[in-house]
Amino acid sequence: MNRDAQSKGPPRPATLKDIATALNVDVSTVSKVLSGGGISVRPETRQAIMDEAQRLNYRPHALARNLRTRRAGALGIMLPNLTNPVYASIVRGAVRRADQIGYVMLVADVEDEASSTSVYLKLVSERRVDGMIIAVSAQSKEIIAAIEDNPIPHVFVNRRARIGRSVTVDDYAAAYLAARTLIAAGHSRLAFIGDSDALDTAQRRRAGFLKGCSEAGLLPFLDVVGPYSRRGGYEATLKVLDAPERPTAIFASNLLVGIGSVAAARARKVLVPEELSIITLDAEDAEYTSPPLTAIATALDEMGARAVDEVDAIFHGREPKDVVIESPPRLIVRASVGPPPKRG
Amino acid sequence: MNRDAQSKGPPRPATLKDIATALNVDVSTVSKVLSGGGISVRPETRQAIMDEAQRLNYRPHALARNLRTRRAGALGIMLPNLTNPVYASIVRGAVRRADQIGYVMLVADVEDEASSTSVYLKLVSERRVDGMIIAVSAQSKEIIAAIEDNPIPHVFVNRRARIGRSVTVDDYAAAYLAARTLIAAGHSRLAFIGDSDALDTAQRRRAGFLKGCSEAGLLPFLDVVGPYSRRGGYEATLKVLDAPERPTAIFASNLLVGIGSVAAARARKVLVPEELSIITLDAEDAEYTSPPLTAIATALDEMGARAVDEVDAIFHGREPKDVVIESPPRLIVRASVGPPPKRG
DNA sequence: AAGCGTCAGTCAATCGATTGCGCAAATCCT
DNA sequence: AGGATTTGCGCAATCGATTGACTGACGCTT
Repeated sequence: MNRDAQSKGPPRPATLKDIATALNVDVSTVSKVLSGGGISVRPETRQAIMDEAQRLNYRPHALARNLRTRRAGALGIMLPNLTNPVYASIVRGAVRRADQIGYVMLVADVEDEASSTSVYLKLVSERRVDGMIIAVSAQSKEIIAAIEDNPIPHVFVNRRARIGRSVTVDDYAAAYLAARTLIAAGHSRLAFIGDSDALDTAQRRRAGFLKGCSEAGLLPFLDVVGPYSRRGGYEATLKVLDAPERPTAIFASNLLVGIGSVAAARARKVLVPEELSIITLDAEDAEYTSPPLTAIATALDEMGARAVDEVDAIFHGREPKDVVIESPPRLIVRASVGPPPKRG
Repeated sequence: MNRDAQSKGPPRPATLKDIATALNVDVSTVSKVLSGGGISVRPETRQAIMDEAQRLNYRPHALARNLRTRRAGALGIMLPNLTNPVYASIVRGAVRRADQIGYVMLVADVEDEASSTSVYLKLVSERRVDGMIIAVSAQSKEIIAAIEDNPIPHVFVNRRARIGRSVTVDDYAAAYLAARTLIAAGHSRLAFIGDSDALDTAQRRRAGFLKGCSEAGLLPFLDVVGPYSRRGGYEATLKVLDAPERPTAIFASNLLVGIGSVAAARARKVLVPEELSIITLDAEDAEYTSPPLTAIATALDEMGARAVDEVDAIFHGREPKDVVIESPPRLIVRASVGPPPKRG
């Protein structure tokens, strides 16, 4: 329908030149008209160009344009595991915002730190992207060196790093709210399930929770480290349940940990919330656990979206800054928090 | 460290020309040496070029190369929702395989059919990708037209479509196995929770389950349609529980549905598996429900990976074909299936 | 010594667009 | 009317690489 009738070969996509020769004008004229660049042309020439472009179904060749303009029109995002719902949400937010503001998004799910480095180099030093969003930890010397050697607009998301800026949610406030919620329900023997302090999110959550506790004069509590995974939460919860003076409430400081936590309670036939209250972070998945988890929701998708905005801003020369997502953590009351059991 | 000492400007990435002028050879020579192309050069010239490339930390500019070679070195994948673990697994498999065989992956999470079309057009007609993996349904005339108008190597994944080839797992066999499992446990009043027949996966699962039932002479059973979501599974399960002659076992023909299903049973205080058995599809998440779900695992990540292989094969001129992942569905026994309750 | 083949590279076109500069014709100003 | 300015558009370089055709020097053959 939109092909030249005479062309025999496979329908080659139209180029500026096709339009130009068809109309006996210069390709530069066509280019200037089509990309809205400041040029004065007679209305009829302009119209003819627009019409022909339409007729040939012209689309600019992104690579050619990008080569010339030194703008890839693409961003990259690196993360450790797409099947982790936390990352899935972040990526989703990022991908959608990228689309909205005219970028395409290159996603790399990287196994380990070594492949992080090679992926970073591949995307950046081959100049496929205008900026990077990094959701893997930047601990290794290698990756830091790679970033410093190949500078490009970049932010860390859900992580703070010694190098470069970051976009995070207010983990401290979220954890603080979790503590307040448990305390308000009457609990005083609390357990915190976190991750290693190598994860800065874990640090901030721990600090926020501690703050909430200490404000209520509840300094001593159980602090268990299970990695942020379902299994980690499961096993950490077993430890909590086996503790002398068993805590009556748990803050599972990550969604997966929360899911592991309920599973462990159930496996031990500990009733939630009758015998044990559990509060966790994040949401959606948490609505369909048994029982549904009371949680502190943070705006993960917004975090992804803001990361894109920040990288774009840096690309356009604005000063990099650390951003903490404004929308405050909010409590979503479901069924996993109740008053502590009578005797203790 | 790897920069020219004399250059004052910002460290501009090295180009072929930099190497060529430094060594007083032609850029074409450098290109041929570096990309291994057939050319004869003296060993010392070759070595000098390699050394200089190393010293300047030369990396080919992907866009320039791609422009010339008419190969984008990128694939695209379109899907409806990254936070759905089924898609997350598929995408993860695809992204990793793409990386292995030298592509980068452009991910688009598309809200609706209209944006599917625009995303497809953006990626394909601007020639950013060599091939597309499509995990959204191709029902709408619009998207079909877009695909036919802008042909490019593509496969549908986890979906069959009237247009183009597909990569799927053996949903029929998986569902059949689910039926056999429930029947082997002693159940005879079975419920199937599926989705609309507009989803071809739902069709095949329904057919496979039916086959398993009818082989055991169990024709009549309950067939409920909840969309493939946690909520869909939850509500469909409530309907099943309210049915006269309540079924003793449910096949939740999608992971999210399974998760919704256990949640609904718990909400109604129906014990799983004592009063109701549940079997579902897919895995990982299912391990930490309460109780853990017995499931039929299908190789979602492998499906994503194979989709990449297929697109790559088509791109290299091999004949497109439909592929069904070979690794057979396997039963993962956990805790949600038991014998039917005594009276009924 | 003329002819031929090989070696080691070079030349130049090309991929598809963008963009600063230049220039003839048209229009404006006084 | 004649110079100044504006209008409308073309020229050519450029982004960074790839690739087929070509060439000058050298060695070998007969």
